[in-house]
Amino acid sequence: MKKYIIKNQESFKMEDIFDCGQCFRWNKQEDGSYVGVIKDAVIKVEQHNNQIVFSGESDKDFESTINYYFDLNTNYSKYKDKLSNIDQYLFESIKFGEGIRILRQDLWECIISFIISANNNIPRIKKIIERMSIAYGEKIKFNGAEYYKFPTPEALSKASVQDLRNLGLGFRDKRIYNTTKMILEKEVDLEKIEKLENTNLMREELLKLDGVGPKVADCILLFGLKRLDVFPIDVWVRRVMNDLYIHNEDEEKVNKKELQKLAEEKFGDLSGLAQQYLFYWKRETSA
DNA sequence: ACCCAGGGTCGTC
DNA sequence: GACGACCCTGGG
Repeated sequence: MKKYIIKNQESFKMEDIFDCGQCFRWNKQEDGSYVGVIKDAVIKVEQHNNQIVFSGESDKDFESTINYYFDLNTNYSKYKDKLSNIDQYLFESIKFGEGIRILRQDLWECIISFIISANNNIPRIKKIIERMSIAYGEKIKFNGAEYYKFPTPEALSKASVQDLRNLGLGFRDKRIYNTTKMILEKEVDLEKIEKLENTNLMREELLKLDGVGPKVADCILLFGLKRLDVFPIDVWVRRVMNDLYIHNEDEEKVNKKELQKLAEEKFGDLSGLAQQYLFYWKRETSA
């Protein structure tokens, strides 16, 4: 078992990071810790006082895997100061989710996960991804229990449309099937996308994939490619933006372009981060 | 029991 | 550009 301990890490609260809706493979344990599978590693996170304890198993270097995934070299205090000064809502939402960090998730996993997220709810999305990993992912043991890595494109391409349907994917089965093939055959080349500088060029490539529309593409850009300036608009964001800034009686009539423009004006190059604070705040406090 | 919404996208008009 | 259809599941 590998272990990595850090102290006095700024902007890091397990609940905020794992429950703010950016990731689907972390599960809270009865003792309050979180266990998740990322890339080639299974990791348990515990946090008390000023200390964070990571333990687990990994094929590659444990510390660098964690440093990269949790983006520990990025200082969020600066971001939060900037956003908090915009208005009272941002101030409030950041106070609520002060421990949020945007994770650096694997691009391929992110693509599949957010295709599954279409017209779906988070508990079901998590279950589907778990079943998919058990069926097609590699086993990794930790603490006497068995975990499963997210399947590679090669492994997932072995699944037929019907196999995917049986995992509970519903109408998303064909989308996953087609997208997996497109990525495997490099019709859309993920390595090339990661090297692109221009966000719009990245988005253009992602939109070629079956099941990837504007919202899913923006989530992939934000969570899989760390483009903090993109602003994914879903029902919750539409809701919170309308409640706070637009006050349209019919929330569904709120124009998407109008929202994009508003976000750009207000939040600028930190739109994606602002979205995450607002989304988390709204979702957790309106239930 | 029934209805509805859930981090939308796709095909069709 | 609008509009409905779409698998499935949990909660009212």
